[in-house]
Formats: sequence, structure tokens, C-alpha cells
Amino acid sequence: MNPGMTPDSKPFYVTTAISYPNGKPHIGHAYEAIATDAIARFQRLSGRDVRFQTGVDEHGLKMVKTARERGMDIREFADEMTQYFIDMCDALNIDYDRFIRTTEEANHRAAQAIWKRMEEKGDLYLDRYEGWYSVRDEAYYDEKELIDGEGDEKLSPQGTPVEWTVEESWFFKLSEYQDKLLELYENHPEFLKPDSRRNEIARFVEGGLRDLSISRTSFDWGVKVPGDDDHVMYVWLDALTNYLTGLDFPDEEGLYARYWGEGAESVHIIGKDIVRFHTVYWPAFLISADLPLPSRVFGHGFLLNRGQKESKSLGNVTDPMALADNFGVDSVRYFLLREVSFGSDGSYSPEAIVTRCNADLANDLGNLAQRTLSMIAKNFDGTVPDPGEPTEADTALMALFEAIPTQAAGAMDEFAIHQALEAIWKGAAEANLYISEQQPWAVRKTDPERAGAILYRCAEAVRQLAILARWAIPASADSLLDQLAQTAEARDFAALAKPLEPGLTLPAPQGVFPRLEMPEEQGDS
RNA sequence: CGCGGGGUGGAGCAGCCCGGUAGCUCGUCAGGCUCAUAACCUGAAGGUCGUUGGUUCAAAUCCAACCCCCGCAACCA
Repeated sequence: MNPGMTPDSKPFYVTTAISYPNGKPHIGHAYEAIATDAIARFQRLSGRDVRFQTGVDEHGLKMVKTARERGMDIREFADEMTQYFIDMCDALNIDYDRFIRTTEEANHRAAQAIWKRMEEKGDLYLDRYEGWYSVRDEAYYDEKELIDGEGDEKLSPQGTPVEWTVEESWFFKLSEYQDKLLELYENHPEFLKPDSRRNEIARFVEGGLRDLSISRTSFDWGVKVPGDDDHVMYVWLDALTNYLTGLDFPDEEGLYARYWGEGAESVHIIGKDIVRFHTVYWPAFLISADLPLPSRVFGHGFLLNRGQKESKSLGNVTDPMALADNFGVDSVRYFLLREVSFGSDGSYSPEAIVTRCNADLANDLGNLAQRTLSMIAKNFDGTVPDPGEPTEADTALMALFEAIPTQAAGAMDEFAIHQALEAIWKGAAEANLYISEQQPWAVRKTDPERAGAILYRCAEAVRQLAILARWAIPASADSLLDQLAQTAEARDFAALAKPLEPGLTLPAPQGVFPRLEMPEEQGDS
């Protein structure tokens, strides 16, 4: 918990889910990366010891199959696809500390270490798995889930062919963890948010858990089961392990102790579709292995393209890189963070991006900076004027700004990213109102000193807003701070308390947030 | 009777848990200002809060039934 801006002493470890790179990154990957990056940056700005990890999950049959379809070597394919994800992070200004690949030797070692600990606990056993298996879906289905195909044929719910398959498999005694998991949800409601997801999961677990098949023999693209080379681990087992691998587990000193040990706070930001894996399987694995659990898991919603789910068949898949090219990285970041209520599904469209960014970035914040800085440039030789004695209006404005950090931190504590931005942008609106009422352009003619004081307050407001928004729109905020001649050290939340220095010489002002225009009609971008 | 989410002025949402003047953003209309990125500020119009019934002095908010939309249903952010 971090109410107010006092740096929280707890180290903060935050992760995205690792993406499955059997296709290029889509808007959902970008969304999660941006949101998690924003959370990480916010904590860093508030002075916390932060580690942020993202990456890719390269194992699993689907990767093998996609590579085969393309006639590529699986490793080559994985390398190529993974690079797209790294490129996306770079393009979107995702400031991770570690980009992990589950194919890394380190991840194999970590997964095997966890496996052994679960085995020593007596939670693993060898048995046979049989059922209706769809090779295409890489999944077993329940008899009652199947649908009828042509003639006697049975099809999976996705319409793919299934066949009765018997496979030797290792099992994890998930069924024995039902009570412990329910206790976890009950005693630590913060473990899984939003509440609606926790209710869903709790109900699922109450319905009873079956032991989980955690190895496969049908292919070998994965982590070998210790002592049983014919088996590779179920993809989710080594995938979830990535969170520890990135902390050098099984080495329990160093990073692991710092970010996963006692006194650390660890947070997984994931999509709502994989909440089950992170809040049922993952804690069960960890309890079995006698390892600490993550502090919190947050399941965010999906992005809908004009209210519709994106899919290849609908042909409405959005390339996040194209969006960034069209509108700018910070515009896309801001839009996604502000427009979507974090935790719920959200909708986006080019119109919505243009509207939102023009209103908030160009009109509110950008224009505030522009009118302030250009008046200082024209009337005060580009030198920060003296603040003078604050009037009542000045004090009111300052008081409002002093409240923002606490509000933003409170919202971010609950991952209410959109609310944090809303609180910050109230400041921009308030500053615009202040400048309108104070009319420095008129006051200047009779009382230049007071005009300077007014502009000082405005410039200070811009400085604070830029610092407060830096986690959401890093490049643009830095550009604003450049224009205020702020050093690199004076850009975190601690610097909010150190007001702008009168007499400082400012560079010539330039627009930071150009107004966006709708892209050309034709072609879906 | 599978599970969950949702139906609030033209659009998108908040409010619902802890009943008591229906709020925000965009859009529309009128006005102000002119420092600024056709921006900023002020005001106005516009909603029987999905339907029906119930509880209550009082319901968007609680209860019941129903209608409609959207996801999920053990491996797709």
C-alpha cells in the first residue's frame, strides 16, 4: 500500500503475462505491455525499487505446428516471432528490466527445480491420460463438450476433429488444493482483482478440481521432465515459472530474495482469459513447491474493435505498430490508459483515439503549455518570472495540485489507471480555468509583475502535470520538461515539491501534442 | 434451469455494494475571451436510468420475474 507519495519501502515486482508468439503481436499484447509499463513507471517515479518483466512463451504444440505450416525450423521460427515482440516493446516505449523467453536454458532449470520440489512433496504421479483429443487445438475435451460432425464424426467445440487418445502423463494433485485455494481467495481478497473475477474463480474452484495432466509425450518442444526424458512439461508449467526464472530462481539469493521474498510485493498483470492459470494452477504449484505466492494478480479486460472482438476471420485485426505510426506512441498509450476502465473491456476506434487525444492532450495539456510558454517567451524573454506573493486564486490552484499526487497514488494502488489520469487531468482543466480568469495578457498592460506571477503559476502547473503524467506519456512529458529546462534528476515525484526556479532561461517553446486527424478512409490501419 | 458481464440524454461511460436533487467526456446550440494547437472559459437544450411487478415516506440504486446484447465453458492478450 502506498497512500500519498511517500516511497514505499517494499520492492515492487510487476510482470505482464508472457505472450504466445505464434502470431505477430496484436493490440491486446500492446495494451497489456503499455498498462504494465505504466504501472511500473509510476512506482519508479514514486521512488520505489521496481523490477518489471515481460517476455514470450515459446513452447507448446501450437508453436511447433505453426512453424511446420510455414516450413520453418521451430527455433528459427521462435527467434523470428520473438523479435516482433521485442520490437513492439521498443516501439511502444516499454521500459522493462527483463525480457524473458521460456526457451532460455535458465527457464528450463527453474521449471525443473519447481518440478522436483513438487515431486518431493509427493504431489506428482504417473498415470495415463485418455480422452477426446484435438491435435489442432492441442487440447482434450469432455465428452459432453463435443459437437456432432458429419456422420459419426465427433468435433471439438471449435469444430476441429478429435480422436480418442491414450497417453502416458504425469499428473499434479490439484484436487488436493481446493481448500487452500479457497482460503487464499477468502483471506486475501487483494490476491485476485477485480472482485468479479475472484467470484468467478472461487465458484469454479468450489465446483471441485481435477488433477492436472502436466506432461506430454506427443512432442518434445518444451522442458524435459526431470528423470523422464520422454516427457515434456505441460506448457503452462514452464510458462508460469518464467516469473521466477527472471529472478534467477532456483538461486534463492539476490534478485529472488529481493523481489519474491518476504517483504516484497509481486504483481502479475494478465488478461482475463488466463486468470484461471494464474490464480488456480500457479498458486497451487507454488504452495506445493513450498514457495511464496505472488501478492496480487490483476485480470484486465479485452480491447474491442468498435465493440467487436478482433479476429482474423472478421478481418479486423489491428497492428499496434501501425496505430503508433498513425497517431504517435504517446497518443496510443494515453488513449488506452485513459479511455479504458482498467479491468473492464474497452472499445477503441480511430475516431475515439483522435477525439480523446485531441481533447486531453492537444487541447487541455498541450495548449496549456503552449499558451503559457509562448507568453513567457514573448513577454519575459523566455525567463521564468518571479512568483511574487500568492493571491487567493494562486493558493487555491496550488492546493488543488497538492491533492493530485495522493489521489493518483490511491487510484494506482488499485490499478485504477484511468482514474489516476482523470485526477491528473483535472489539474490541466483547473490550470486552464485559472489562466482564463487571471487573464495575464490583460494584466500585463497594467501590472507586468503580476502577469509574470500568473505565468509562473501556470508554468509550475505544467511542470507538475508533466511529472505527474510521465509514467503514461514518457516521451511527451519529457519534451515538456525539456522546455521547462528541467534536469533529468528533477523529473520524479519527489521533484513535485521543488518548485520551478525563477530566472531560469527556457528554450523556445514548441508544440508537443499536435492535433490528430482521422487517417484516410480507405484501407484498415 | 451451465457460468459471468452488460442494458443510464445523439455516442461512449460513471453512479448501483452503503436507497434520498441523474454525473462525466465527446457531440449539438448560444455567448465570452483573444495569450494559445479552429484552442480556452461560461451557459443551454437533450434521459419515464431494458420491461413488468414488489419492498419503502422515498429506487438508476434493494427484491422477484421477464426481454435483449456480449463473453466464457480447463489450456487465444
